[in-house]
Amino acid sequence: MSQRDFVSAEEVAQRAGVSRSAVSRAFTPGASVSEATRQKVLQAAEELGYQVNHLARGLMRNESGIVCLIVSDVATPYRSALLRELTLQLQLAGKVAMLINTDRSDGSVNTALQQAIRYRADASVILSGLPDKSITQLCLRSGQRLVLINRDEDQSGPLHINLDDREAAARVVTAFVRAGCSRLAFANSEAGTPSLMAREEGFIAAARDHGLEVVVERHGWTGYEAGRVLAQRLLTRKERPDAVFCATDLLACGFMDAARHQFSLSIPQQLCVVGFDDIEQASWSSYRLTTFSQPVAAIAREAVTWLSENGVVQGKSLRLHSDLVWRDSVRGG
Amino acid sequence: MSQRDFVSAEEVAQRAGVSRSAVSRAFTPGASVSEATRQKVLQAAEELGYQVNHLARGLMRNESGIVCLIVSDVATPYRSALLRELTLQLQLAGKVAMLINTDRSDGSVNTALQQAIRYRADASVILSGLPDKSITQLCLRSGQRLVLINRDEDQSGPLHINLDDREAAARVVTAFVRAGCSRLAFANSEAGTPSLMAREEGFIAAARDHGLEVVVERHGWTGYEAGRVLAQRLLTRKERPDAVFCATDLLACGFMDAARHQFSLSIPQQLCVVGFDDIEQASWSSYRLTTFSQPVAAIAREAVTWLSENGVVQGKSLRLHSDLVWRDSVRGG
DNA sequence: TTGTAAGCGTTATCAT
DNA sequence: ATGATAACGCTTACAA
Repeated sequence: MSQRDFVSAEEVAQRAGVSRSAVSRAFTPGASVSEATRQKVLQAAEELGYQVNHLARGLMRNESGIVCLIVSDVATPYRSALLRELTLQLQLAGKVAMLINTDRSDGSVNTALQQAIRYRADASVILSGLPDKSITQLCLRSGQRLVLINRDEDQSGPLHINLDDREAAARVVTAFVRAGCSRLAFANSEAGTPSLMAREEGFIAAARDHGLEVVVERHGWTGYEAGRVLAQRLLTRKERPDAVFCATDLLACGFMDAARHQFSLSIPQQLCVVGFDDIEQASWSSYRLTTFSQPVAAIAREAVTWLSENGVVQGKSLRLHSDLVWRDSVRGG
Repeated sequence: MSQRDFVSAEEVAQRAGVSRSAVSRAFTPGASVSEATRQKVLQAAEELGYQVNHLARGLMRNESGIVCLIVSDVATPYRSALLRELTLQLQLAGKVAMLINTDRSDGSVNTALQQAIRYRADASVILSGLPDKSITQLCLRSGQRLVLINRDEDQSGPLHINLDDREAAARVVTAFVRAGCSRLAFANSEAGTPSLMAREEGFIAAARDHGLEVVVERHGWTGYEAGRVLAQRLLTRKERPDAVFCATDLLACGFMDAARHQFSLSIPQQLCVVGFDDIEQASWSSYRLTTFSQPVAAIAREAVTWLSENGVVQGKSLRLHSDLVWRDSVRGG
């Protein structure tokens, strides 16, 4: 190992001419130190470049200040946007984010959670995948808090944050009907996550209420390429859909591009499209996609305030509202 | 604080009927334990859900296993892609990433670095901004390794990873000339980071070698919107450019959208465009942008292998090659 | 191979 | 308000 030699409270104490406990107190808000010693300590610390060792502090306080963010596909627009908000809010709350990248398997979520335990993270936030109940129980039992975002599962203990996917889907049907569409389609991936499936089911149910059938197609992972493939499948049917709800914006972008450049369809004249997430690209003038906003800031805020609460905390379930942001991919906004 | 009670090595030792050091050894690769006790310990640990406390281990070993990733604008395509590779490679190397989100100020980089010191991170990787030399010196002096990506500054000690921005820019000039373009423009942001400026200067210099002048315009932050504004400025000149090199793909996307939808220019017939980064969107069929690939995987690999090296390590400077990936935004690929 | 004991850098308790 | 002293959960000599 390389030569590691961080400056310790001991050294600061010597330089300041006080005891090491004085140093500790100087860095503990609300501790009883006279302003005089406090200043001496702070100055000595400044000169030496001292920073409190949070590993040791965490050991003592039984609180590491670490919050573990468990997520797959970090490079995806929606995920990275959520990540930004989360890290931002965490920092504001005086916590620090530990980022663990999982693949799409649940097994990798389990090992991620174990890593969180090893570093004695105060909490873990799970953005993708679903861990085994045995592991989540272990976390909870150990006093680690858990936040599950958009993964529905009804365990008690964690904080669950979800959107009103079903209701949102119903609003899409209304919009399509109002635009005069009648051949509805739903473009989904094969990921099968709770929120994705909720959108699908909600869409089908609401369509049925209007006496409409919907053609469902699923393919691959929830990305741009899958959107293109889905367009291929749906737009070559003899009864070509005139309105498609894509489970995410990324799918919608791929779908729109294929529809326009391969099938020479004009949107929204010949085809209405709605997405979900309101990623940045949805607002780009090549897309101008009508879509649902993910309230990422609100999600992050709820998560961080919950896991910053003192004392023993109750698990609860939050359902946040997603706004339909109207742009130009549906007729008659 | 909530009730935190993680299971400790002590408890495992009792259940397995061995000493606590035996437990420690069972979890230390290469330690001298008999297979028999090892199994006893492992089983007891399994049953109790024991995980080694890395806070305490880090304290003893003087090595936390934490690597701090310091970055602004995480939600940006290029940044998040680099982040993905970095976290991936780090995990493969048995390290864990701590993510600190900075704003664009150098001050926030400084505080981020202090946070890295507090958690006794083995290393820090800086993707954005530039810390004060006093802080980097403190890190180095403390034995914390530093990796600076695309921020050039010639300090000795850290690992510097840069691209061949200048040479890349020269290749763009060649491509433009070959396409029969003569009114060259460079679209940049006002961020003024070393790599951005290197592209600008390299482009101007290479153009001059061909006896060509280039119009330079700079605006705002390096994003889509800035690209639109830059298009506004450059495409309304009486001598309208017929080729523009955008400092990043995000700028290029905005530029292309404005060029096509506002100025009704067709690309590449009336206007050639080249970007930089090869973000995912560059390959989308609405753009098909000719651009330079950021070798994110290679960058991450170099960074991680360097900071995983044992012993005292030398700072060094790496210059990686960026390939020109030809798509359809320049005539005659 | 195994157990005992010392030490890592903190904070918290307890006198003073 | 301040300084000694005992934890915290681990690793690692040092003995056995």
